[in-house]
Amino acid sequence: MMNYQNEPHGVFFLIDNKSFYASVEAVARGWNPLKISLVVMSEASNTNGGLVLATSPEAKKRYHLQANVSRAREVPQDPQLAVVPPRMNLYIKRNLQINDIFRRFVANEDLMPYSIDESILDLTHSWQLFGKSPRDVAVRIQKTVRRELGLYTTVGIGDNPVQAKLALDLYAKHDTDLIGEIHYSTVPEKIWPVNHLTDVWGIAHRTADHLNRLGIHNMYELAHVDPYELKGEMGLMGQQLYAMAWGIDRSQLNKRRGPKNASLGNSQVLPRDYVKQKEIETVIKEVGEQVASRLRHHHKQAGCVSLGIGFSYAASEADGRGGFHQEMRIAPTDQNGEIVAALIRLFRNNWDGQTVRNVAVYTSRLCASTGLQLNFFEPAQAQIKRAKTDHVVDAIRDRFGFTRLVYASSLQKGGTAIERASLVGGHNGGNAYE
DNA sequence: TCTGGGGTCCTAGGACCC
DNA sequence: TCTGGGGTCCTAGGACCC
Repeated sequence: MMNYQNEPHGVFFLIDNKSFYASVEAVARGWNPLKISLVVMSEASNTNGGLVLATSPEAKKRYHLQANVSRAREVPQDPQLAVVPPRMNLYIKRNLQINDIFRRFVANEDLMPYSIDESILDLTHSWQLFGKSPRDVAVRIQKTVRRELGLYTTVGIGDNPVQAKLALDLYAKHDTDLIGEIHYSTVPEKIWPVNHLTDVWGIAHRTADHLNRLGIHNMYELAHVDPYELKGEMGLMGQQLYAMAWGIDRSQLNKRRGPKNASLGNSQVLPRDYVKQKEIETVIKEVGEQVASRLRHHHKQAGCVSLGIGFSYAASEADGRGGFHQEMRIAPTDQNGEIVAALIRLFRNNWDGQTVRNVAVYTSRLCASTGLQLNFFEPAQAQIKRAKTDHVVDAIRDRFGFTRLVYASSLQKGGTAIERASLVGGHNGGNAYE
């Protein structure tokens, strides 16, 4: 038996929103998010007829639409099924409101937004203020969000973050109260019976295959391998997987601030195959300029630029690879010209005439640029306040990648910027103020 | 799954330095 | 110039998440 005595014991919640985009759209129309059949479908020109971004629980049940990301062609034509366009800006606004509610229950430093619809709350020091048990507090948070925003939230509770995450994914989503709990004392009954390794956070197809090859097919078997052998076979990943099978998580959330290697970039699937060098370079330039302007907006400079080029299917087959991805160190900069020059160099050094369908530009090794520049024409307080507000939105958008703040424009043939200017994360931004 | 988009983290080999 | 060893930096590539 594992001795958990020296493991960190706390009260952690992982809270997410049930079918977030679909629920926000349902509420905006005055419908109950759990009862209405609704899908949110992006119809950006490169989605090949439409991409389903979110499906309400009822629609999943009635039309057997399981995967969240599916294609328009899989969506039945039925007047009972509402099909609505996305409004990314509205979802960002709701996310901020939900986190504001969470801050009534935890100090700011004990709240960690994890994605557009998930947050981690460390209630170790505050839960007793709000209920007789952590579960009580979870119910109270759920009721508050439901009452004020109309949205249903799902809560995973654990003694540490990974237990909370597994409780959310494995149990809360299927529980009538939308609450799941895992504790050190319940690891054998809650984690080990998991038979599909890919149900577990952090294990996808490749890792599951790898584990299968080692004779590990479920969480019980993972928990009972020799951890040293697993480490030898899979390195750090093996250690982490073994720890997870025992519900162990030594990450100190409040002690780590920000990611180790921040990066920022944009990518897009082109609406058609691009053949001409000039046209491809026009897109690279546009995307590069978007990324550069985002850097400036965030007061960051990049010390590394990377270019990813995906070939068309035909070109991939002929070439034997799907494309290429190259990066390059540069002197830290946020200037269009320097970033685009590096990208074009990467492109010309690696491109050999292949037809292109996908362009990705990323920057990394980000470092702080200048501080806030105050102008002379406005009261300083107002400027600082605005900068702070921007910063909050930035932090959210940065973290979740829903930024498309500066709208490059181009009349060059092949350009996609104009068409994409109003998109957020490649999808319709809509209006935040419904 | 004939192309969504934005991220983070880990590994491994080569170059280079002392 | 037929195996030194330890360390850092750089880049490519893989894997996974929401």
